[in-house]
Amino acid sequence: MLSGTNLPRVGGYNQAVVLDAIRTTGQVSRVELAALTGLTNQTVSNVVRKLLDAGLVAESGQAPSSGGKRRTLLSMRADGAFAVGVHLDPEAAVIVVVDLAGDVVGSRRLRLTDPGDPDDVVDRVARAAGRLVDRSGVDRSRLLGLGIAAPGPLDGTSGAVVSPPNFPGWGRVPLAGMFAEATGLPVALDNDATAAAIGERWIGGADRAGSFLFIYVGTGIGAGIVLNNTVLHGDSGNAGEFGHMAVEPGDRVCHCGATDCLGPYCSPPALIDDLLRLHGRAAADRIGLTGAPDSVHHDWKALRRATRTGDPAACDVIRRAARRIGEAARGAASLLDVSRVVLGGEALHGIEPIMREEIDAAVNRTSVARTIRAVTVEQSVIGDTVGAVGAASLVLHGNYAPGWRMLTDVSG
Amino acid sequence: MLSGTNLPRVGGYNQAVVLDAIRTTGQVSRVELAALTGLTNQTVSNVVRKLLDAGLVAESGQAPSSGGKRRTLLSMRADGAFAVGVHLDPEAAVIVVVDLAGDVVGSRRLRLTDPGDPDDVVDRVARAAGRLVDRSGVDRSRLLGLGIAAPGPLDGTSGAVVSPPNFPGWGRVPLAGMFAEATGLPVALDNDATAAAIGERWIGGADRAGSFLFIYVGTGIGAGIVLNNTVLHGDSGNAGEFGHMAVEPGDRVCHCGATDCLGPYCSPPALIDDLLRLHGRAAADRIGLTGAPDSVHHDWKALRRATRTGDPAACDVIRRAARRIGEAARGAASLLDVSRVVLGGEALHGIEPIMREEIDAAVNRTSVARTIRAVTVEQSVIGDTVGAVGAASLVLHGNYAPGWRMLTDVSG
DNA sequence: TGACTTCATCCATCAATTGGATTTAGCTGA
DNA sequence: TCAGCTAAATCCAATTGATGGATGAAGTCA
Repeated sequence: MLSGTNLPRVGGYNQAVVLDAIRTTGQVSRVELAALTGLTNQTVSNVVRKLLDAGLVAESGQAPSSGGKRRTLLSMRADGAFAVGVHLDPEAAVIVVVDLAGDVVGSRRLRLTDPGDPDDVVDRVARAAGRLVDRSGVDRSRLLGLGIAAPGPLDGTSGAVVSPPNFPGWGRVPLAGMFAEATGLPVALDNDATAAAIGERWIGGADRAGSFLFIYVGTGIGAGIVLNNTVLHGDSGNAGEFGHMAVEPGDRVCHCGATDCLGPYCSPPALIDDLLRLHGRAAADRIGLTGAPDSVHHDWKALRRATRTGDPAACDVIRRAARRIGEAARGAASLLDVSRVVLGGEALHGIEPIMREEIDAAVNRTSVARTIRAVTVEQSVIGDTVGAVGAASLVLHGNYAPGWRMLTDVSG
Repeated sequence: MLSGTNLPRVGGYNQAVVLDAIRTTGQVSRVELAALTGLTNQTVSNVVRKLLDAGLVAESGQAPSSGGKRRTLLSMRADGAFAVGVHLDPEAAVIVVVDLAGDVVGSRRLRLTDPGDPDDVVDRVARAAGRLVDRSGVDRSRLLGLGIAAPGPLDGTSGAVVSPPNFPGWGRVPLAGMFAEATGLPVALDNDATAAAIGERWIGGADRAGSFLFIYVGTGIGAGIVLNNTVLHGDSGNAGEFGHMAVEPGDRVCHCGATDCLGPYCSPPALIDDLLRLHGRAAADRIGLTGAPDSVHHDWKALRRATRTGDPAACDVIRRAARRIGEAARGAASLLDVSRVVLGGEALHGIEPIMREEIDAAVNRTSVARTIRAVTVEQSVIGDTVGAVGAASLVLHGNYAPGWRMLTDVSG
């Protein structure tokens, strides 16, 4: 059931609205804020004073006069708040410290030699995060919390991941609680694609306002959905699962038994296998693939490198996968009616042009796209660390993003 | 940019929250409302008084005492407000008058002998709607407006439909404005599937609270998306387009050039054609299909009737289509992470069991569905007139549904 | 009949926005 | 150079809406 609201929440909401407007525009005056938010000048003045007192924004200059008193420009104070972000991946954990402006003020990569034991992983990551915070010299009282981006399904209600792919031996692991205990910080948990989408929304300014579909290419493929500046979590916290979108069936079988799920056709092992089957050993040798089961990570990198340099066999394999992703993206974009698709993830390296081309062609084919509004396909404004930065943004977003949530449920 | 809010809107919002709670529960006391909405008893008391004064709710009995004073039960006053709903279809327009409780207090069906001229259609429908309102004896001062459910793409910003399918000669028709002028009422316009979903949300009570995906089977196939009690409109007002979801490709070509769009594989003409191709003339004769291009409506009815009586050829054709719809639904449900799928639309008659079976199997196959939460597949609680009732609900929803919209943008 | 419960409301208070008046600061032209 | 103008930002009183505690209303139970 929907909750009612009260005045303190309204105040918090309007503060968040103003903060959001300052963030997305970069620099604005109070009058402009009033126009943007629909609030009166007086209210904006009050709200801004609170934000100044809280150290979240600063007066950062003056605009040239337009006939009267010059406007004093306001901008985000980068050191107003910080958050730690952790992107957990089977191969390594990427840890970042991000300031309110979205800039990374500290980062490190922690190789997970033995990812089989959740307790050990949490312990090591938590300690590394603590050291990173110290080293970055951030004011601990301004550290809002820690965000985690984890692959695969999670149980949103309890803050647990459930059998994440490529984490052998991990069953149901209450990651959020474990990190909260290990660090003493408030913790937010989301899947990597959703976290990346929030990061994009948080950092991307006006270019990422409104609604978009984020397609995340990492260990697997996933999507993050932002609608009307609000992220979609879904009933169980698993919104954006992209791997079960239907595509042209082939001979790859999903865990779920279907032969038409997107996931199995664009996983790294599948693409390496494709290359061997379609283009033979010679092409694989030329590219530098071993084809051994334990060198998937290496081979996947080599395949992408070869794609970047234009190797025809590599490009062919990537393009086949990109086409299937395009089919899925077409369905998703037309279902959600978004006019923007954003691509990101660390595994996008080398394959962006082909991905972008195929997805662009697919999503712009529908009648709505052609007659009512086109769909733009862009790359992440954050880049490689979008997972970790997104994880940190979970915390910032949770604290300062205006939304429904602020009005109805403070706990969320 | 997001708008701020102010106190009157907060008041309206809390009123809507309380009204929504009364509506979804059917009958509740003030204390229960306080618990449900998180508001204080005092506030609920105040809000309820306003709703009583406005004639939107009524005291409708008393609950047995639980040790103290008996609670006075509140329920929606059905005659508190009314809305007209029009479902525009190439074959006929269905017009209904709906009260605040969602009951149909008047309805009629208007055959569109010559749907080629938008002006004529609007004129005839508007006059018929006026007569229906008079005949239903509703207090005109309590008539909130007129909702239109139209097929196909629309331009949400201007309230126009754009080349709706099967309306020959209709280009870009500003339906909303035309109906507003013809009736003098506030007008809401949405596509049929979205309208049906809102109707379901409005009328379905607790069973349709939260989030769900509505699959609408009418002239074409479409979806309506309700997330956190709020309908998704999308950037251009076309959210829920289901016809371009990717499915197993065959030899049917979509307008967009693809052979893997769902739409062409489950349109009535395609299914009739399927039956002829796969099961031959004999089966068609048995079922009563003519196969002539101008008797699609008749043939489609016959095919569904035959399916209901268990004709194997008919069932086979329907099942093939249902499987493809299931593929698309699986992707949509896992992308949105909804735990409920609702089926409706006037063309569902006769084919519900097969549709439900196939869709249920498909959406419950994914890992999230199996390990975290199952997906229930249900039929519309409204039934055949879900399009028209949904159209009327657009108006009721727009006036009384609590949401984001009430807090940020009064115009929307 | 009296003690206890629960429902519902009254009253003073608090928090937040609003509208109008006022102050601050810069521009412009005689 | 100074008065007149314009625009930005703030001050102040009023209004609206939720809150917490106290009070009244209606029933139950021993």
